[in-house]
Amino acid sequence: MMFIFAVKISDSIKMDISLSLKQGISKAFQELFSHELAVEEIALQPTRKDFEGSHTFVTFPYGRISKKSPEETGKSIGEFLVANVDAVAAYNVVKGFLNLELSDSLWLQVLSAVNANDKYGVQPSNGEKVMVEYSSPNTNKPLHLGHLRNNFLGYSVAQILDACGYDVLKVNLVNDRGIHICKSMLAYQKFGEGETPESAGMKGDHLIGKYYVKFDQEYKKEIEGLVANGSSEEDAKKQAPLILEAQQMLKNWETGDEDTVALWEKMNNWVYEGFDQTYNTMGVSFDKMYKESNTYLLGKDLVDEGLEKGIFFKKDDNSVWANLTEEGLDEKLVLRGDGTSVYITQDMGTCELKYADFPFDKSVYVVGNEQDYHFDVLFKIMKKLGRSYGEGLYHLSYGMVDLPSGKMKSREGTVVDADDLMQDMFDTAEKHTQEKSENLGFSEEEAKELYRIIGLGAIKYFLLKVDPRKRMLFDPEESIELTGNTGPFIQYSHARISAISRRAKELGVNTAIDQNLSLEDAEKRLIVELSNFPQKVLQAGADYSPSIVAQYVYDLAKEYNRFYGELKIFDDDNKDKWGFRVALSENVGKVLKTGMKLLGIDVPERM
RNA sequence: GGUUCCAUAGCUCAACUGGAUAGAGCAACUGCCUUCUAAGCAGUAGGUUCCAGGUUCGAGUCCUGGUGGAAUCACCA
Repeated sequence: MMFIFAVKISDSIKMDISLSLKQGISKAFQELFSHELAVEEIALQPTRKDFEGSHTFVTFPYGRISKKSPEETGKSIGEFLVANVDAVAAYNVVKGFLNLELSDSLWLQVLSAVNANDKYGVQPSNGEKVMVEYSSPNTNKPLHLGHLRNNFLGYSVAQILDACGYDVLKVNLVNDRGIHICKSMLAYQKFGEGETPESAGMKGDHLIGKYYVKFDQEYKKEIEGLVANGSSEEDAKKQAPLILEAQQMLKNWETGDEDTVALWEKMNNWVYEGFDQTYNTMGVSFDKMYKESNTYLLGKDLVDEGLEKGIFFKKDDNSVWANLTEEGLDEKLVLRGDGTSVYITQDMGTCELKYADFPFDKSVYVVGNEQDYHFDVLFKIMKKLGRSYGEGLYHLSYGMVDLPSGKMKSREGTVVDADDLMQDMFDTAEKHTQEKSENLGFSEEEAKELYRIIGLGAIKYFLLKVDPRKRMLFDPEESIELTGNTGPFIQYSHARISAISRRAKELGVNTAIDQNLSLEDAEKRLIVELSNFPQKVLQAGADYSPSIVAQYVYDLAKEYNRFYGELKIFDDDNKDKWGFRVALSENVGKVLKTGMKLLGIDVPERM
């Protein structure tokens, strides 16, 4: 009795193949061992590179069922699959590992399927909405290295979720009010002498940052003075005239004092102009902006609702608290005794506002891990309030970026400024490109654009290749590298493929994929790698982790370069393979381009 | 002190969620440009996966206890 399983190749190639194999294995258990093993229970893993094959089935756990050693179990299943599944060409067994080698014609079908799909790796709409909040800067200082990680992550996650089939809305919640803004405003008022970004020749955000620093310096002087006159340090911090003035300014702002609001608007607009420029350079964008000056009063109705529902309780001083002891947390203040809101009050309100604006299935907050506790509390409260969307709230908590010298401290001037850093990367890319590729025949403008693409690719890839959850080290020397596991390496691979494409056109190569070829190892491995792409994207989406895409794209580029070095594409002794190899190259190029786009990185046609 | 997270080659990071001999890059060393872009390729060397137990066919991965580091525990945001 024979069971022939034909593998049907659709867009989710990898799934199709492994499903067929699993069905075959299930059948094998039935026929050989009279045992029902459900397809869902069967796990396949990729074969390690040092062994023959592409799919591996581990037989250790099944000795009891087969009544045979792991090796014997593997052999009999392998035998069965070769006989009954047409895609399985051969097998080998090493200890308890059954490695399956699929036929060349199957891999050629796979390549054809990839080739036929312009949007390979991109899923059709799944009908779900997801909001991604990222960036969320304060308007009192320019963006720095930490913001770069945040922005690149947020943007990339949004791209990845979009490719996973979600309807994505990117939002930025700007912290444009509060005591820190007043500090910059006050210092400007006192020491600014009417300076403007134009007169100072500075970007607006940098100018405001200058006054934020100025405030801190003057404030420190006052504290020292007070301490010298006998105050305790603690008292001095509270009583220094500057801080009192800043606090008064905040009150004036809240009561809508005209002059204060006018100054606030003027300075914030300078900052926004500066930010726009930086975002533009970074290549990130938003679909919607929220400003805390509009949302900071929200959330009080939710406090009332919580009181009614008995989720919150009042203390003697009239302050309102959430009791989260049942959830393993503490009590948390949600409204001050004087009725004013705290951070979490407005976040509750903003959460509700976001849902009203865009009824999401998921809402992602890209915020550093120093706020883990805050979001834990926020999400638990929203769930307690019975919000249907509560389960979809997710804090993408990323680790801090350290410098070799340690932690970045804005007050100690050890921050790496975002604008400066990106400019450095462009300069390095320029220098390096001029040394490397003499004559690409670029106009000055094109050359500049190339430096931008390469420099930005380097810094983005550097920050995205690491698992977002992990704290990472930013070594300026290393980040500026353009060889090895870097963005430019992948961009270079793409440019190489473009060169192949151009050459193929010159030669008039027919790129139809001949289904009867026999494949070299390097060719097969490349196709196997290509077949993994859609699943990697889905996994990156499920884990909110661009690093999975970064790692994949690097592996693919590396595999391609091995192929490129090992085999000649326009090989005169092998003319029947020209079309296939060009098609293979172009599909690798296509996937590299798509993958890099998911990271927010462009790829050049030449470099 | 409580809670949470982290510890893998000299350095920076992986390891498909419990599978084979733990992999890449950088740094070091050896080869490869008259051949499709050498920002590349091939190779050498580098490991007690922080320590001690446990769970099982099998542990870098899971559980317990240590050690070291980070974050947080505000009527700041």
